[in-house]
Amino acid sequence: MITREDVAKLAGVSPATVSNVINNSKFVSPDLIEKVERAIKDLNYFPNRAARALASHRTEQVGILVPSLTNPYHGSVAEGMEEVARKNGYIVSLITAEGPADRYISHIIERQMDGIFLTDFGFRFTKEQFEHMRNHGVRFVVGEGSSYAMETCSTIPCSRISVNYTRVMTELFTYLKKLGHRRVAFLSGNPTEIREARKDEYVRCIQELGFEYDKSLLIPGSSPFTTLSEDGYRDTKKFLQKKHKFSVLFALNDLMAIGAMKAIREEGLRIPDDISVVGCDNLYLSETTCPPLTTIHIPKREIGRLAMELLLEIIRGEDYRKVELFPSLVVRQSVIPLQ
Amino acid sequence: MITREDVAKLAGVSPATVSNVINNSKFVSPDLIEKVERAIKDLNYFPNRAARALASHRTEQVGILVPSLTNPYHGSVAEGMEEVARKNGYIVSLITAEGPADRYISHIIERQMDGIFLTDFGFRFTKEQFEHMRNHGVRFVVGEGSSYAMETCSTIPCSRISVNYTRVMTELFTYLKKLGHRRVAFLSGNPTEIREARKDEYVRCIQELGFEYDKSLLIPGSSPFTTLSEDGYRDTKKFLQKKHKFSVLFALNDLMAIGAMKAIREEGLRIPDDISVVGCDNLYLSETTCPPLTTIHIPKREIGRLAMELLLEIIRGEDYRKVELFPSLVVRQSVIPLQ
DNA sequence: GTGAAAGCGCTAACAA
DNA sequence: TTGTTAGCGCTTTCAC
Repeated sequence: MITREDVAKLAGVSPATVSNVINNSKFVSPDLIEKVERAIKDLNYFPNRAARALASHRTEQVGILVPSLTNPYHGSVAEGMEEVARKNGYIVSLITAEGPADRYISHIIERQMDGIFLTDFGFRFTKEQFEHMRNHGVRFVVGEGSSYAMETCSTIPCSRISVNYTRVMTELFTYLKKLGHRRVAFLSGNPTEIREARKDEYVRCIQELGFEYDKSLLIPGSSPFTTLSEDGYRDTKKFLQKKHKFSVLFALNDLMAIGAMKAIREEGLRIPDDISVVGCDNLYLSETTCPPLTTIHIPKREIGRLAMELLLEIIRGEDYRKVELFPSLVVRQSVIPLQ
Repeated sequence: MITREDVAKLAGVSPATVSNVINNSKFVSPDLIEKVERAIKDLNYFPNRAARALASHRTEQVGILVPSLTNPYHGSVAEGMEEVARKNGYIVSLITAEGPADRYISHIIERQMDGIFLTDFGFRFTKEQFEHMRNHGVRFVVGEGSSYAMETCSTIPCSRISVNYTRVMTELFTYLKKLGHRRVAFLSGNPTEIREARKDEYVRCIQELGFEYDKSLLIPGSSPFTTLSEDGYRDTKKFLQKKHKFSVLFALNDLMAIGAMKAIREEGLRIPDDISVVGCDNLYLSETTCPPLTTIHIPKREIGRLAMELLLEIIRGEDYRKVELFPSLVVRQSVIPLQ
């Protein structure tokens, strides 16, 4: 293994100078820089991150905590994060939320991660667990649904990316109302933060904009609690058998909407003639459903990029801050006027 | 920060004994073990991985190299890997293949990753790049399409997970033939290994099983080269305008099949009445398309798990080996007899 | 069985 | 501006 020492020897300088060149942490004269860089290239030298981490207490490694990568939503977020991380010499490690939280918390602490991005996750940690990680130097950025996430632990500093649904949901429901719809069912999936944020807005719109408020139209999730197309299918199937009256199905996300569409068709109903369907996320897949899905666009990759940028900021010691995003409505063909 | 020293002091033993207990690398008397474990708990001690990595030259960190996480195929693979990694104290870091290969190679080397899993990736590295990583202690497991991947660098030791399509493709084409089909188009996507493996089998089946061999039915990919639903849509759209005669469209993967279905419908053709469609991967989404997609099942999560297990084996110094998987045909409703 | 001590390759404070 | 040096927290060899 080639070390800094080897480089120093070849360049005829001290190891410290090599460090200074690599990190440009101090002024080094141009010709020494040149010599050192020459030597680095000639020897094909790569600094050892473990050693650097040990000495500096920064690992330049962050984590992304996701419920599942099977949903392309999180895949896009992860990609965005990785893009910015890579450009800044950071690496992002994957932590999926299976099993008890303490398991991955110890992972995060042992690896001395500089920070983590929690997407749709806050509920799962207690205040003590947050404090624990924080005491070990872990910084937090909390994603969509964060307003709920940190409620119980508002003393934990974190940067937040929140998605404000108020505007877009008002737009959606105004649109539905204009088309004559009054009874909108909500396919709610599992109890996570994102669900809560979207559900609250659904309830608000129903009540404020003159829809019929009927609790039986709020379709609960069922175990195992995930939010994939199979869940949308299963929950909708069960719901349809109860013969509730409704003309629009608003799904927690596109994946569930896709599953719901299958269930609706299987019951002999037509989309959108009998039931209009609306999703949320705007996965590229939602363009290709049949009919193409009317949905709410969430800038997924941007959320990932932004998360990493916020992480870099707070790691550098800058202030925590909150960024609010406003999604937009994407009108396709899965909604038509009430027949 | 709590260190091994603190634990040693509290337990009344030497730091070395603490190490021996943690790694059970040597025999330690039961009562000392007990004392040490007590102290670890009381102090809430977490061993520092960076220090351990520096001293032991093992980071217990592996990478997964993926073209994109937007395809749930790779998401599932990554999840499977992470599952096994977590259980073994390993962590998996994300490396997406954007930009020049040297960029992420230096990442891999600096981080001293113990190994990496390459999915659909071999083409992108030169023999020199492989050697380079190998010299730095990086081990390789190569995924689907590997038979092509390592062709140019057969001297690089690696474990392989290969998917043998011969049996299932014969089954598929026999099925298609029985239904009266003779002209099958192949939506091939971008030139990666997986594409080559699947394409070769397509060509073999066409020629051996009595289909009409017409090169114009081999639909090439177009730039930018990805294999998502939008690519399937775009390439199929273009293809349909040429008015070639065919009755079945076989897509490189389910995502492209979904995009193709949209293009087909937009041209006023019905699925499966006018055109039958077959996918590959068996994403959960393929159940919910309209009509449900006939496809080839690839055990994605298992591939991820297996990859991590192979990685652990070779990191432990065990022999490299090759595992072959045999996918199965999933018959749904997107294929019907030739009308 | 247990412990002492010499690194692992780097950062960062301080000297020169 | 450059170099010296003392750790960072652990593994591992070798005495005891």
